[in-house]
Amino acid sequence: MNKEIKKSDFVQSLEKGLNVINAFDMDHEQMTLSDVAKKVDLTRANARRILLTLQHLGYVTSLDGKLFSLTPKVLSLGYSYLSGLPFRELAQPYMQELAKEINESCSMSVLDNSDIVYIARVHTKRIMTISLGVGTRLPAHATSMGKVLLASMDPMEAAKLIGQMKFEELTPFTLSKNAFIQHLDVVRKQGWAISDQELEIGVRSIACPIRDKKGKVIAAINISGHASRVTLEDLVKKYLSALKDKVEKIEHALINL
Amino acid sequence: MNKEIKKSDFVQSLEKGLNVINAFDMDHEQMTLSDVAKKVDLTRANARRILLTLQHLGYVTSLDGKLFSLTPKVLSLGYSYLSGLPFRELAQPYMQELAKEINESCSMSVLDNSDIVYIARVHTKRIMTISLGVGTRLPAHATSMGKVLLASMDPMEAAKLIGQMKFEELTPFTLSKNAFIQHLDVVRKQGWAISDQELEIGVRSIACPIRDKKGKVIAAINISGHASRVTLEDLVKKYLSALKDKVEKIEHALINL
DNA sequence: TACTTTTGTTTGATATTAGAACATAAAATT
DNA sequence: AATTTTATGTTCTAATATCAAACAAAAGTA
Repeated sequence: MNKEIKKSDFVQSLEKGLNVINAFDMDHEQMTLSDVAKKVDLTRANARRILLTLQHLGYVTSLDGKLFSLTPKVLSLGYSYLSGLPFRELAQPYMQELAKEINESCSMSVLDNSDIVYIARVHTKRIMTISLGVGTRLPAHATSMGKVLLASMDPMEAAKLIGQMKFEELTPFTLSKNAFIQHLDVVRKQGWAISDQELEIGVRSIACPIRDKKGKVIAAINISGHASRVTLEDLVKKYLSALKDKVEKIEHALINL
Repeated sequence: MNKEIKKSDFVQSLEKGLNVINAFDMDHEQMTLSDVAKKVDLTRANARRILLTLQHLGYVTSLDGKLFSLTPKVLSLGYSYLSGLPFRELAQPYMQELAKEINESCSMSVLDNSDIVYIARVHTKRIMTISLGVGTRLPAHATSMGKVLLASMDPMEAAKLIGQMKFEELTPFTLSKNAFIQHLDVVRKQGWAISDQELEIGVRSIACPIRDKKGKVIAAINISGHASRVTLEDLVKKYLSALKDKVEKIEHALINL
């Protein structure tokens, strides 16, 4: 099914370079040339040339010539994309209000193949172990936002995408592919979706789509909280109306844009 | 002054590919192959190969095969960097409190050469002058955060960096290089800095550094507002203490990390 | 210290990629 | 509809990039 690409139309050095950038993460903030070579599966010679190139371009820095790390300049890459989403900035204040009112986290995401990708996030809790920040990817099939985003797609396209998805069973509550497909009809009708510990035990969330002035769904927004504080009933009886209210305000603000 | 790099240690296809990603921005959300070639100064053949490569890797998409645009996957690149800054997520709730309390914007940034780069931002106003989002770069010499960040550097290194900087006169209030250098001593002593319409007429801000447990400055945080609402006196008499209070809390939270 | 292992650098043969020129297709203009 | 203009796709040789392997330099270890 994957579109074939002619070998001569593929720039492998670019792929390798991007892989090197992605190789840096929380647990690999600093790496030597050899670390990178191992992690990205390159020869050391190749890893070296790529790192020197990235360093020369200012995406990577090295204090001592041994340990390399990314510079803030890599943000310019990711944020080339975000700057194309003006509604994101616009929605942020409303998301803050919402998070504050209900004292739970509020997030916005878009779909990228079988994952949702966070494009904005507001959390109120200080405890917050580690970061589901902007750019984080989660499997669409187990999240409330994934459900509303898939439900809003052209049914044919959605079916195709779902066909390729893996439906990993992340918790005992994660839906099977068949259950998911059936459930999607409900989501389409009601206009919102819930994930009840389908992604992770202890996490519940409810999501709505956000539409542009033409009615096209451009993102999803959700409220999520810990099951110990948030019952299923809370989600539907208390949070849904708050969420809908903010969505309405965001969509209204979107008209004058 | 620029470090020389041997030609054989530079991967030009990687540079070109990164330039292509950066070519997409708010005013160029969608581009044809030829648009890209023109903007990045590539041959069409080359632009084509790079776009097909990026598409194959999922960083770029094209609905019709003509117009290309970035996908959320490019966020993974920037996210590689942000995930290496755990203090960022940790500080966000405090920044939200601060922005809420004083009803003005609050931002966090780090230095990248002669620019500051936003790594977190909270704004309360809905009116939105539009997006100084994460990843935005501003010239360090005209910003309060740039001042505290430069003031916290090793003086030799700072001097070297300042020597290379251009000190563009963005408003009549922008400091000259000499005035800036002198002013930096004051900033070093007092531990905070102001920018009074030095970046843009009508914008005032005050900034403090944030230090890790070893006392090393890892970022700057500021409050900024419009001159019509925020006087210079407000900044020092009202906002400085609020800012310091949050910085203290953030630094305290940083200890248990 | 000397020995071993790991890491970084260089080199020359092979494979990939770029650019120029040309071919085709689509859009715009008449 | 025909013509012109512009954009896109293809091909082929020159220029680049890769690999493997040898070499050099550090960093560990005994």
